[in-house]
Amino acid sequence: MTTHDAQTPRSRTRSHGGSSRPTIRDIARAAGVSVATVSRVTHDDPRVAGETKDRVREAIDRLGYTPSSLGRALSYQRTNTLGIVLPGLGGPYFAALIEGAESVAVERGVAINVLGTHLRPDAVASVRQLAERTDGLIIAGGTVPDAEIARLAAAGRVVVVAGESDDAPAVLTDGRSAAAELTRHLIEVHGHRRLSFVGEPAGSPDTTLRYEGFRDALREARLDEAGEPLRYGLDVRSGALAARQVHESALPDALVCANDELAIGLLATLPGLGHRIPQDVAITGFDDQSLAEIASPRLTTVHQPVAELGARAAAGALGETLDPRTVLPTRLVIRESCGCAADPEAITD
Amino acid sequence: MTTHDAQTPRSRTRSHGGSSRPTIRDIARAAGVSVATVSRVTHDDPRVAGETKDRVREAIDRLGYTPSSLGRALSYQRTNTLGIVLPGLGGPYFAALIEGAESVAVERGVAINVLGTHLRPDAVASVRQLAERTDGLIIAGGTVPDAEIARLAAAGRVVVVAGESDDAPAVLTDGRSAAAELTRHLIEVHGHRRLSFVGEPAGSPDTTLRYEGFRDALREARLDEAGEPLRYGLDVRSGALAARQVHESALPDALVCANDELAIGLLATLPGLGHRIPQDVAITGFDDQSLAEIASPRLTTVHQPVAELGARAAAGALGETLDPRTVLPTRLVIRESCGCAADPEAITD
DNA sequence: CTGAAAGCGCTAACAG
DNA sequence: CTGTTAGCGCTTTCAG
Repeated sequence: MTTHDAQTPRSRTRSHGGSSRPTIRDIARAAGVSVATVSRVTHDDPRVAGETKDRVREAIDRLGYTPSSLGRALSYQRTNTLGIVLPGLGGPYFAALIEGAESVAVERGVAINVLGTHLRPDAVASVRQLAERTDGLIIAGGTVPDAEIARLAAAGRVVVVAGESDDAPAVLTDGRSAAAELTRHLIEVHGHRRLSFVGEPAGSPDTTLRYEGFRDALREARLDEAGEPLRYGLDVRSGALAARQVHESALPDALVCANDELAIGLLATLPGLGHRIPQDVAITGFDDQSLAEIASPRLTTVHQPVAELGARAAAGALGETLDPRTVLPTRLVIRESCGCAADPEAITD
Repeated sequence: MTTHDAQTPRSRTRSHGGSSRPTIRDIARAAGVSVATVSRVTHDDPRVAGETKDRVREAIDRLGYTPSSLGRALSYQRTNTLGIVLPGLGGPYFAALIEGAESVAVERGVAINVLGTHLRPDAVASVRQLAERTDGLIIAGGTVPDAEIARLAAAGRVVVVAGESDDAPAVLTDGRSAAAELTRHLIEVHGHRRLSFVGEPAGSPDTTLRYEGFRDALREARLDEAGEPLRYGLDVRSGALAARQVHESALPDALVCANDELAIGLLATLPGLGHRIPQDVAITGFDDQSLAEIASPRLTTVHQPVAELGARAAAGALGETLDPRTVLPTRLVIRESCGCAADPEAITD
């Protein structure tokens, strides 16, 4: 009954009655203590006495109070939240990345906040917003202009994942070497000579690297690309589209796809168009998602530790010091879509 | 120069020097105006004069100031953020749901905040946290206990998507009828008698409904289920597992799968085990993701307006009034995995 | 062991 | 047209 009816300049009707959540002040009043005491109780501060503590606890339970994380954030200058910026949420790749980050976030008690830019032009604004609401930021390569990354990195903790940056530590894989190794397999083991790349390098650093690796291998073997890359998106549907294009022009010996989903699209569509895989054309993927193993023929691809990428990045974004460039190992996974014989152990019949 | 050096009780070293972001006060000082004026400028308040405005603008640009959304949120009592609670982020279904919600969020200028509960036991705490940081909440059916939904709904705007609730408006499809219709097709058109359901009803309201619809149709036709449901998860990999189980026991006439991914897993694995689809066994999916059309044979399934579900839910969570129960229409999509002949128009050769 | 009060960044009513 | 100031919900120093 200290501060009561005498309406204050901007008397906010709310102190009593609204269905709004109770504040620390409501609890203090109900328990007959000061807000400081309530705050202490919510923090298990040992300095608050048994009887008082019980009274406060009771009031908290009765009114259903939970401290506002907004208020806390403002006071702490820390939000206990990790932000992740991705091009989109579709597909298993990003899901895995998020899960990796989540695993470390959970054990540190921080919430996660994902933003899909979808190549929207106003994405930068959203990213800035996100940056403010988080203690750290994971940014997927290609989603945010370099200048903006520099700006964000200057203001807070940011780490780039699956990409490079001069301004922030990056965690990535060596997609270029991996793609080269994969392509070499196609050339050296299977003797393919006419190879095409499927994927759109522009805008995706990952795809660019893979395309470069592909070309590295061709160059080593003194081979020419069988035409321009087939510029398609990274999803299954695009793969199906690519299949039609391939079908309508000359079929190369092998198609090196920018990721598994694209490869699956080809894999599923080409047979219906009369082309056998791998006899008529070999196909490879990249990432080693679960689809790769399910497909038939099973997909030869490159395994990437995607969840691990996410986890490392999260740790970094949350304060662990990171090398400017952490590169995680990939592994070539040979299955049958390249023309290799089925691993006898795979036929578990 | 009003409030100056006289160190305040708790002189926070920061006002000058830290690499921290500038605050509204820094701008005010730099431009020689009051914070109110700065605030007005950031709001394009017409009341601020040309010359002053320019000075403030200049300071803002020079120091790289952006208003803290945390501070704003606290003052506005509104965060301009929409929360979405899902079981997980994997799979095209949730990606589509999010995109639907995103589309309406974007046009209203609100940020989106996704939380994957992953069936974690402490998920409730995360959800509460999220609730505080958002103006509205979209909750996927089965992710949060009913009691908690009631609690959240009492405190703020929440809408349940792909599920039901007594305490919050729901937007959903009639999965039960759709599943029944699909199953009837299998029975009446193809004459199948021994049908099994693939999916785990427990924990997923969606799956439960589909299973019930499946049984409704069997009952109408006076048929018995060909054994218990095959309890598997909703992803492709689980489908592959289910395929082995089916293979090792007796093959039914048809397998009605809880979603497309599961069906694709079966579809891709069964042929390798020596079973032709649809000759030896018919398979159907649910959702009509892009994979359904790519698969071979193409998947007979039920189309759901997933993005639309997300969009409606978002509108509701953002303040639009919603019926207690909005049910969106589904559509049976007949392709070849059920045994129907290929639509001639599909062979675009 | 507890309370008063300043301050986190911002907005808006009110006064000038 | 501009400044002062209380207040949003919370934490924490400093007194008592």
